Amino acid sequence: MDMEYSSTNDWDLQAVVRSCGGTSEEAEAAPPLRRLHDDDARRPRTADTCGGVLVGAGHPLRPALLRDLDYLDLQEHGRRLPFSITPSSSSRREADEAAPLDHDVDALIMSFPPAVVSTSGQQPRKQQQPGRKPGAHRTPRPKRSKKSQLKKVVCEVPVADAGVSTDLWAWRKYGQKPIKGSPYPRGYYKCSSLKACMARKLVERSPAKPGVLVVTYIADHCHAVPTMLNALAGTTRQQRPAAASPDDDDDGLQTTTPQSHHAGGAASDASARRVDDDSADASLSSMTVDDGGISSETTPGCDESGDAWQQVVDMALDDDYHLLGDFFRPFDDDDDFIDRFLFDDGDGDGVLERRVSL
DNA sequence: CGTCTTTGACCGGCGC
DNA sequence: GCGCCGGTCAAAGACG
Repeated sequence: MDMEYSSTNDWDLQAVVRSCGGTSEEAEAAPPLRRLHDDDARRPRTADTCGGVLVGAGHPLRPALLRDLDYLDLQEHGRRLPFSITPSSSSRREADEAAPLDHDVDALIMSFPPAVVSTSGQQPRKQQQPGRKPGAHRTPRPKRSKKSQLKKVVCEVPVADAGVSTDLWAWRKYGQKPIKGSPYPRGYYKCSSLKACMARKLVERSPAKPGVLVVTYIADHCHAVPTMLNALAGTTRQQRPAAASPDDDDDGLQTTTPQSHHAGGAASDASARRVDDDSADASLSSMTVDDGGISSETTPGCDESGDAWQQVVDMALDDDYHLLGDFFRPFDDDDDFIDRFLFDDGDGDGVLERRVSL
């Protein structure tokens, strides 16, 4: 086996895939909120955060809460948003090089504080002979042309956070490829909660920033955040560690396991624990939203649901997470703005009921 | 038993 | 048209 590839395989993508928030199709499910000033989106943005690092935040801003950013008038309130914003880019690599300029707005970079590193043990990888047999039948795939039009969200995650940073979604790795020009392979993940869900996740190390992982979300989830047992069955097992290698630890990536996680909640079953782990931390260093000016798609066959948001909100309101509180804190003096975050489904109890629309 | 990761093969887009 | 490359498939085996 190729030595370079072998060594790069050692870094734990599994630990990474739970580190960033995904995008959501629920934007279409909920009533869109009005944009305050359409022309505001054209204003130059100010980078009043500290060089891409979240200012004064004790808790991460869960990416899931940042869905539907299209609805948020970022320019109007940009000075108060707890994340920095960078110009749009059509690709991840461009995003890496992007600088805060007065470009049109279709990309966001949000920053979060670092997280605790998981320190689970690793086992020697067993020998195996995977791979498809020669001549195996392949079912025709849909044309790829559509994929270039899917919404992309690019996140930059500190490597050290990869072990515990999580999002609400369950991901399954379906491939890994060495990328030309990069010493690190790219891992390919798809949403494992629902087969019809087209959400994808690409995870790779940034060649320019060795300490940063680049997580690219493609397409949106078309279902609720998985919380039921079936949806997460088998997802809590420890990833099979790579063969012993000196590189195992140099990037800080660790296998994420229920046992190795910090206390994430009172859930007793493995699946619930997984969700709690996912919700316990989110430590993106940055996130870039790039839909290329094309609105996100709704995956056929997927039902829409607000339950995901309910769960997000429930967790956010939980004292263990304080996510929503921190998320809203910068806007406390702006009741009108807060109103735009609160969605009333008709109960009139004044509580954020289904989702947060930005 | 269901779902996971691993990883070589296969496929299609794109540049030349 | 050809080759490169990225993205996906799917078999095999591991895990809980």
